[in-house]
Amino acid sequence: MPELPEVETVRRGLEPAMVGATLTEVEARRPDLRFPLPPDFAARLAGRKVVSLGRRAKYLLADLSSGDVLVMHLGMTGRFLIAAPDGAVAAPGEFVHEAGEGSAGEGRRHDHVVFRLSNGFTVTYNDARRFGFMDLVPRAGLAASRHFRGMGVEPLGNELSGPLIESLFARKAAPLKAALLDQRLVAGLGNIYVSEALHRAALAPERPAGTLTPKEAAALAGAIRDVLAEAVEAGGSTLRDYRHTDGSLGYFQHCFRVYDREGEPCPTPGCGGRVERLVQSGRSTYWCRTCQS
DNA sequence: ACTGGATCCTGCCTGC
DNA sequence: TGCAGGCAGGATCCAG
Repeated sequence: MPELPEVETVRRGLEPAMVGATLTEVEARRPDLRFPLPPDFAARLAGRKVVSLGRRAKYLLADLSSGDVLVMHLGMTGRFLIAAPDGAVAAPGEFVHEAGEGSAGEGRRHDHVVFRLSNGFTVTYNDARRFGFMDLVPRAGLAASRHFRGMGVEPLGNELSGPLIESLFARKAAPLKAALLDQRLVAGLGNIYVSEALHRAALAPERPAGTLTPKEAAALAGAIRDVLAEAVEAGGSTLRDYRHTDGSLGYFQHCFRVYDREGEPCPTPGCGGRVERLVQSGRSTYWCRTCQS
């Protein structure tokens, strides 16, 4: 599942193929993603240059020469496949075997949007569950747009701190798990990294968010920052040249300490507990009751 | 105002 | 072997 680190890895992977290039042709094969593509989507993109490729929380932002920003969200299963001018294919941040699947842009199952670029690259958006979406927003209106209005703090930015967590969570009865998933407070964490951050901070997922002490809030801010930064680094280390498409690591699962590890020993040195699974708001949380409180 | 639950979608896994 | 059913999850909408 693409959360912030995965999106950042995808951004870095797409950068060399897209930034500075002009979109010569855009094909919207399925306009019915999570939200319908805007009218004239392809026409508003064609002929435009990609000036830069940024990220906010789990959103990718392609700044275009037209003044529009192409806003992209990967949802659950969204991924990009890059076909280099020489025909090699790769997915940034997630390496998949392409044998028998055809090359990018030639009608693979669930290929929904195809970008052809002036540098010879083809970038294809593929999304089995269609939870992802794309939108076009004038740059001047980006912050006020429906995607970003009310969005919380960027967890890898400088603002995230113990005192900020304290004030955001003050008087909240909701469990920490729910508060951390709320994109209006901190934007970019998903189900996986919430479990990971709470474990690192030694905080129980059911603790009411408003009960954090200053020390605990500082530990949580540090844990969030650390777990995301480490995952971004792990993702970066998996980015390779487009010609190398073997290796199927998936999304850095090797670095999860508790997520999807029910029944395994708690990885905290000297703890001796076991990882348990708990369902909160219909979502799995993984934690250790021995060292998290 | 806040909170939790249902919803969208499809692939994968489990159990009969 | 095949099929039904459950599960996964981000954002949004809805109900209590």
